[in-house]
Amino acid sequence: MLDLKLIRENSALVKQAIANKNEKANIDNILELDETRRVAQFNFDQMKAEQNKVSKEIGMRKKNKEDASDLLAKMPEVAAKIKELKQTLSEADEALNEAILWVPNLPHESVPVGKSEDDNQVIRQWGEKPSFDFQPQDHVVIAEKNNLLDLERGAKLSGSGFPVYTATGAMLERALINFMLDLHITKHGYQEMMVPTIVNPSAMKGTGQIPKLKGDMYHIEEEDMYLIPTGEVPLTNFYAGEILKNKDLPQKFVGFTNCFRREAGSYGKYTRGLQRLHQFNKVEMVRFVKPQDSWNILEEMVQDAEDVLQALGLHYRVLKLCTGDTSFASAMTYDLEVWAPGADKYLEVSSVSNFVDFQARRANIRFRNYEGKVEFLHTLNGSGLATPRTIIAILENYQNADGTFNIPEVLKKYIPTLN
RNA sequence: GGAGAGGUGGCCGAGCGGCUUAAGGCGUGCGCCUGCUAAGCGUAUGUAGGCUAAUCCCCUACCGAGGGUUCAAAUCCCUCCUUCUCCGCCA
Repeated sequence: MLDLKLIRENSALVKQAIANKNEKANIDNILELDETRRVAQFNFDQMKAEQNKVSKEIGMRKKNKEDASDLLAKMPEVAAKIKELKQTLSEADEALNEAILWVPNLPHESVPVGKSEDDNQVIRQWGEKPSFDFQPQDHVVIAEKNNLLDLERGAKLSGSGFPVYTATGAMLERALINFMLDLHITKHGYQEMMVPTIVNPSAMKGTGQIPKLKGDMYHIEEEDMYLIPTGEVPLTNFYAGEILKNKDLPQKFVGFTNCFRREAGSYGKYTRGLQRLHQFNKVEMVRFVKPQDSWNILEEMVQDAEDVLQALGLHYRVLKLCTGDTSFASAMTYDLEVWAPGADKYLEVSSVSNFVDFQARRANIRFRNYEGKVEFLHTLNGSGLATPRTIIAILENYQNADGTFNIPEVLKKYIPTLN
């Protein structure tokens, strides 16, 4: 969330930023709620100070065996008044806290203003589109010919969007996950984490999925818990509510998790094969850094994700998202899009974001700086990578005329039947 | 799921209705002293909100979370979360 002081003192700027992000948070309402809350706080503090003073006096008199009945007589009224003020205060608090959760992060000033994905900027490309002397097939066809997927039986078990990876398909998926984890651990220095896939509402609030994206997630009613839409949630909330030591920063986590998304309302979008799933696998990178470092780290993380695609030999491009396409909690986001010759388009396989102190404020993650003062830290995350579309790209880029495909060199040692 | 014992400041740990503005210790910062080091002495040392020129003072909240009793709650009562031990169930 945003600093209330910032909203108070720069409301025009905040309003403009919200408009640029295609969001609709009501800043005037928040300013009113803030004012109401501060008045309530003031009234409560005053009355409470009075009560503390008199209560102390009563204690003194009783200790000295003096009569305190005159004070005692008027105190129930004060206590009742305090109860009332406390109620008013907590209502004001609640209203403000609820409202501010709907305010998105401010986009960084360098983020291009734009309405939709059409306004995103291509920053750079790597490699080039492969050429084929035959008509390249789409990944579903290749998967079928090589017994890699069983989408129908997945649908039988769960529904559409829940693929079964079969035989070499399963091994390829596992190989890819292990390869990516190993790369980030050994080459980029991340610490591996294995985290829960089901989290509580407070974690979801911490990273910004709640309240805005509540409907996009699977909810377990019995326990009031959520299936994570991304490893970002448990990894970032790992330090929720804590004050880290200066020497504990920076920290870099990488973790493999299943991800679950309801994808409600995405009917009509391109969903063939592995393109858009309810359950998929992802290796996620999360960083906790000092505020002054986060913009450099963002660039570094994009490179970490790019390394995966480069090692796999897949042509891709890097996009800087415009304000309208930058997610609720992010200040700046780069997307990596890999080329899929069968589908004849670029597919998003990674999203790398700097949240600055937005998530840290929500999740209350702070650190003691070198002066010993407590400060919110900055969080970043990036996919490194999501597997389904990476698999699509591998199959389609490495396909042969006879319908078979080659395994990228770096994955071979992870496939048991090849060793 | 059942029974019992806990959850206090950076850490250990006392307190179990008002003398706690949370004892004491450890750690840490600063100062003094000591011709090094160690020890010693003094002093400071939480987070958040308000007030303010101010990281001074002052006021308020916070002793796992939320309610309640009381003039007054770390302390009493209730609910929940969580840790440990034992039992049950179980991959």
